Formats: sequence, C-alpha cells, structure tokens
Amino acid sequence: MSTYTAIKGFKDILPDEAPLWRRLEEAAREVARRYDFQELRPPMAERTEVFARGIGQATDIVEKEMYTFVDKGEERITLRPEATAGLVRAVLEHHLAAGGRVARLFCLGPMFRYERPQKGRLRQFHQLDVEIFGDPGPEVDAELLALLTSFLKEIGLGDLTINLNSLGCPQCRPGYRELLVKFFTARQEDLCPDCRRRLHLNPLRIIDCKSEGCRRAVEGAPKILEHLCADCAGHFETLKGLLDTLGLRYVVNPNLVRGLDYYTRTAFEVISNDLGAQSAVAGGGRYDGLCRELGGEDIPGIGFAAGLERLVMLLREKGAADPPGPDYYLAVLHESARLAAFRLAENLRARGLRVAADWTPGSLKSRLKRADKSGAAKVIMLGEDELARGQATVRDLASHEQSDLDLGPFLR
RNA sequence: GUGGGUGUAGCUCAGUUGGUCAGAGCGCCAGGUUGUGGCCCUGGAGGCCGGGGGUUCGACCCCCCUCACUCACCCCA
Repeated sequence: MSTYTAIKGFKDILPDEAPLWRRLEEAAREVARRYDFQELRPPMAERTEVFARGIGQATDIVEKEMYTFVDKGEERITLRPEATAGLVRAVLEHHLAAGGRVARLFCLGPMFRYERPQKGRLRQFHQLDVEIFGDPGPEVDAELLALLTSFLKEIGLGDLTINLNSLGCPQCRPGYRELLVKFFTARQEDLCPDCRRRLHLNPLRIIDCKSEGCRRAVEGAPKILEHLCADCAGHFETLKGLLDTLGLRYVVNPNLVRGLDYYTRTAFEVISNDLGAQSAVAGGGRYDGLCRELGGEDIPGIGFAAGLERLVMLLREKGAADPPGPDYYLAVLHESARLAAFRLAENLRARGLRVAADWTPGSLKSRLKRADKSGAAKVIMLGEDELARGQATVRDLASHEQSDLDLGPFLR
C-alpha cells in the first residue's frame, strides 16, 4: 500500500479502461452530431444559487450532497452536481434560446456529489447530458428519446428499454397531488417512516418507494396518467404515437417519478438489472418551468443525463475487446546497438508507426516474451551482429516469419 | 448520515484453540528445454500480515481505537 491514495469516491480511469471510455465519448459525439446537437461546455462550478434554485432546495442533492465552498472573494461556489442547471444558466446568459430560437445542446464531463460511494456511485462521476431548449412540442421529446436509443444501440446496449411516464404540469399536478395525499393518509400505517414524512412534503415520491408496505399501498393508488389535464394528456398521446411511428421500444410506467423538482410532463428512465442497487443508467424529462425559476424567460426544455461509469460497467460485463498493440516492438540486444535503435525508433515514429521501445537490459528470450505480451505485430531485433551487417532482424510475431530491415536509410 | 463485509507479495487469495504460519497460484527476473517468444522444468527477488495501543512468555490470529476499501439503506446517472 502506497502512502497516498486517491480521495474517497474519486477514481483513476486506468489505461486498460480508457479506450472503452473513449469509445463511449466518441459514440456520444457522433450521435449528437447526427441529431444536430452542439456541444456546450459549461464551467465545472457555478454560484451555489444556480444549483439550489435549479435543482430544488428540498432535494437531497442540494440539502446534503453538494461540494460547496466559499472562495477568496467571499463567493459561495458549488462544484456542479449535474449539468442541467449550468446549461440553463448559460442558455439564458447568452440568449441561446431567445426570441423563439431552439437550442439543442449536449455536454460531456464530470459531476460531483458528496455521497457515500458504492457500486455504480462515485463522488466524481461522469455524465452525458443532452438538452433541447425552446420547443414545447412532443416532437422534440420523441427526438430526444430516439437519440438516447441510438446512443445505447451504438455502444452495444440496444437491449435496454426506456421507461416512460408523464408527470403533469402546474395545471393538473396539484389536483393529483391532493388525491394522493388523501389516498395515502387513509393508509398511513402501511407506509414506511420515510414515506410518512413525504406524505406532505413530496407525496409523489411515495409511488417510487421500494419498501414492501409502500409498494402494496401504491398498487391501489390513483395514477397520474388518469388525472392529466387535456393538454398534458394530448402531449403524452402524441409523443407515444411518434415513438410508435419510429418503432422505438419503450414501456409506459405510471409509477415512474423523478427525483429532481423541476420536471414536468414527459419523464423517462433507462434501468438495468446488471448493475446492483444503482440501476438507473439514464434518466430525464421535460422541465418547462426551470428557466423561469432561474430568473429567465419562460423557455421550455427537455433533457436527459446518462451515467458513463454505469455504461462502462455494463460494457465491461459484456467483455470488451483488447485494444490493438504497437506496430513494432524494438528489442535492443546489445549495448552497442542502443544509439542506432534510438534513432530507428524515432524515425519509424516520424513515419506514423507506433513503436514500443524497450531500453531495459535483458535476454533475447525475455525481450521476445515482452514483445508478445505487448500485443505488438512485429519485433525489431537489434544487436551487435545486426549492427555490423547494417540490417535489423524483423520477426512477425504471428507467423514467425523473419526478414531484414536495412538500417541505412534510418541512420543517415 | 446509518448498517454489514474485507484489509496478508505487483495481482487473486490460503493461513488450524495464540506456539517454524510468513504461504500458494498468477505475474516478474534468471537459467534449462524448444526452431529465438507462447507449453513444460529448475531457481530467485518481492511482505512492519492497513496503522496505533492492549492482553500474553509468545499475536496474522484475541480485545480496544483508528484509517482505507467494499456492499447495502437513503438518493440518484
């Protein structure tokens, strides 16, 4: 055990995993491009206010999970716990969705939440965040879900399904909320202590509770989908129709609730059974009131976030292919050949070839062994004899065929 | 914040009621065999047994305290 370790909940992405991450990021960018989204890279930190108001004072994230500090200018600053609030701030600040314009944006990067780490949950974690600002219609909802589906398919997780629900709007949700409170008040004894507290704070969350008693109680509870106002119901029906037209796979789950306060109407989630307790891979929804909440115009929005470490976990379970090795493994077999080998390596690299050079002392046997493990296609052996002949020996590790490489052009 | 589990070699892990219990496999290094590497054989290097305190003639083992990792609750991606 070395003296220093990475801090709790912060992890090194090691070289053997990095290629997988790169693949995910490349796939995300490519899919975003196809759907005509542009990258916006907001800063890693914002004024605390932005997240507190955007995400909701009463949420766990804001109450106890934010990395907040006071900087030297006495400013209260928070490391972003999610991307949406910062993107909203940027969209408003730079008028990206002003005057009826539509902004289609994505963002890829680390988020920070002070939580107790466990499987699939870190303090620094990474998300792909995709958002559409300025279009209230169900078409963009469908587009966003299509993008998410394409992304999952692109990275090889096409078997995952999207859970879909509508959470209503300020017109219809209060009425439904009252119905729920009435319903659960009559069944308080069945609820877990947490949910008894939620009863008046945030009754929608009870629907999402996993404890036995609550689940049973929820079964007979009124469904939000049956209490949507005409507009919300119409929006949801149109959306489903569009998804059907596209042939997208989804499941309507009337018990789906989202943890953040700002969601309205469309809400969705992708979960996997292969991740342990932290099963949500991606989640999002519409947030038509968020921009106004942050002091801007009344700009509608919809977006989702996907957790990259969870996607990486799923892909690793499927067994990721080993990345290819270098083109050449350069084995220096004698001290006298060191300088020539050095120039040869640099020369090959200048020609665009990937060359692994091994300067450590060792036998031919060990050099070949290492070359084999490196995954290199060929070994270049350079020792006393080769130097005298002016020709290095090149051995193909797969076919065992050997040939000579004239050193002349490389050493001039 | 609340529970449970685990900390022994670079990695994965054994280790009897406390008395050669400092070990194995893999990896690494050297040698042998082989067609100059993959299989096989021989040898070698590597550990304050997470850290601190206590009990004891004696602690990897028992007790206390700490730290780290991990899983779960909670919440979320």
